[in-house]
Amino acid sequence: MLIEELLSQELSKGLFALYKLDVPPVQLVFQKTKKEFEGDLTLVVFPFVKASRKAPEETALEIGTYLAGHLTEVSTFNAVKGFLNIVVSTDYWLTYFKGVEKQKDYAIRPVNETGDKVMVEYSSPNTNKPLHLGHIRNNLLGFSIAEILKAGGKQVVKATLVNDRGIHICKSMLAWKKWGAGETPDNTSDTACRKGDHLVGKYYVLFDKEFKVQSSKLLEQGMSKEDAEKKAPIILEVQEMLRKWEEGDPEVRTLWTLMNGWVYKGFESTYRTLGVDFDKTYYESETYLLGKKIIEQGLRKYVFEKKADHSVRIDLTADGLDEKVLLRPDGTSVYMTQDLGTAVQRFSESPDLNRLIYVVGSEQDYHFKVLFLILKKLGYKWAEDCFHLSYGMVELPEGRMKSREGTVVDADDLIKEMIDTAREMTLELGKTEFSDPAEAEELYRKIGLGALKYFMLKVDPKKKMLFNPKESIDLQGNTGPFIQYAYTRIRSILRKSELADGYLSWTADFIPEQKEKELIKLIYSFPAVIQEAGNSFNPGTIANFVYELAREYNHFYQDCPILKQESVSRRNFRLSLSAKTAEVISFSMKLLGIEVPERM
RNA sequence: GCACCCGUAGCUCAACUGGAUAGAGUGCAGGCCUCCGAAGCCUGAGGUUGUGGGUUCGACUCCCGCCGGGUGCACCA
Repeated sequence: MLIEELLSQELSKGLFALYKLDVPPVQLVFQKTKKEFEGDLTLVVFPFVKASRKAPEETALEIGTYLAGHLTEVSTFNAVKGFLNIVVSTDYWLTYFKGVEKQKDYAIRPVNETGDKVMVEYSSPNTNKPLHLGHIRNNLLGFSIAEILKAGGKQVVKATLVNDRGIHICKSMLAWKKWGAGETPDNTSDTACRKGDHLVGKYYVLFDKEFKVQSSKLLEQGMSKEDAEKKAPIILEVQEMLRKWEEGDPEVRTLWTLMNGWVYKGFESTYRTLGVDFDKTYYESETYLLGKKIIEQGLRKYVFEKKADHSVRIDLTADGLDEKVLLRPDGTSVYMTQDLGTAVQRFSESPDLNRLIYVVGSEQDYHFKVLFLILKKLGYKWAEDCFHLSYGMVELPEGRMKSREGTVVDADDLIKEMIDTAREMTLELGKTEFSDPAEAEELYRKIGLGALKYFMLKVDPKKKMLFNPKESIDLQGNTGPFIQYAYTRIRSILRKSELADGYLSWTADFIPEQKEKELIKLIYSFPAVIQEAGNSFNPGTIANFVYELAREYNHFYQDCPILKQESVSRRNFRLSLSAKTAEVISFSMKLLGIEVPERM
């Protein structure tokens, strides 16, 4: 049994015995003892001093005495002010370690086929331009959260909703039709455009340029800015194209299929290097009409209102929000309509779904607030199972990325730069022992991506983060490569030992040192860390944990001889502890989507 | 203007959800490779947690007011 549970139960009894206090064990929490005090777990006794009618320190001692008297797992304790520091017996830690050392998946909960099922929607790209830095954060977050939830025992469906239609998609199509001259990813002389998403992105930019030329010309002719932007010939043309698309015009549809195909191929390649994947891909072209039926139902229930201009709206002012349009006067649907539709679709498709997580930037906080509220008003009881995992923007030192100013950090470029940096760093450090160039490249990829992913995931998703392209991402200190390095050092030791061949036996004929105990405690806490990361939808929790583990191992490595340890039992214990640490590092990193190399 | 979010070492981030003397990394100053891998380890300086109040045994954390920054306020997605 977990030591916290043992303590809580006994404490619950103790509080009653001592002070006639009736507190259920779940309400009694112990926290980790701060480094500067002696002890493993700490109880804050302030809440009990009213009942004990004694000074905090005295109360702490009294409780400590009770716990030590009733639990052999408590070896000693001390009280500082209102804090009761409990020292857990080394026997408990060693027994725990013995119990899990050979159990590879000790930290995960097996997925229960009838248990919680959660869908994580992430990535959801537009098919008119390549992925950038912001998408990278989204992708890494979505993937990692999904993996963490899986490890926490949930059934997980990774989903993405591709924004494959609409006026913005038509823009690049029209530009290509006008000026493309048959350029394709295969025949292009522009090397960057061999990747289809970049090719399509180029035409999206061309459209925008022409649009600006035309609208400023109209502006000079004395037209208002608003009108100029509405009347530019190219805008009228693209609107016509969208109309044709919706009618199913074969020529437009063919072009659409062709160009989207290029984009998908490009995305696939980026996804592959990023290591993210999806169980289910939805296309907006197939879902954009969903939702109208729901609007009708809502009208019948008087949740929505049909206005004089024939638009359908919902008044949310009573909830502190605004009036929201759900159907235009001409009966066409809007973004919200569609999102209502897809949500309903997903829950009816899989009735066992009990969580739907949208990984979407914080710019859309309001949208999701409204969406969830409408679903609730429509009477869907699963509305409260919807969750917007809102993450902060990735900012540059100058502020937000702006395509107009050309400050958008392209995903593919960034990945390439990170791999280049890893290569340079490796060569600079003189780590050139890799004869096989393919193996070396594989290593640079692992390091470069490891640095990038760790950098983006260690930050709390809710917070915006800063990325400085000029100072490339660090490879030292609190970074991915730091953790990868700790891992490779362990692997190196294990290769030199006999552990690779199997289990080495040890008996606890020694008293573990503090550094050994710290490692066991971290290994012990890992399952709880996974749960917490899942509950708070925060991969940063895993990142912080694995960093601490690597750091703690480095301390241990620094002053505890392992292979040179003369006592065989202790040597084997240290090897086993090292092996377990490596395993936990590797698994933690996997939850972050980061690979660990065998050597670096 | 209204709504929401955010201000923590020079810089980038933590702080177990209200607990002890607010921790790491980086940068800076110094030290450690004849010893399991120095992408590592150790020491030092660096803070009135934007600011003023309030709540209480206790506040980076909760409440109110200011100051500064961001995002949203489409019949776009």
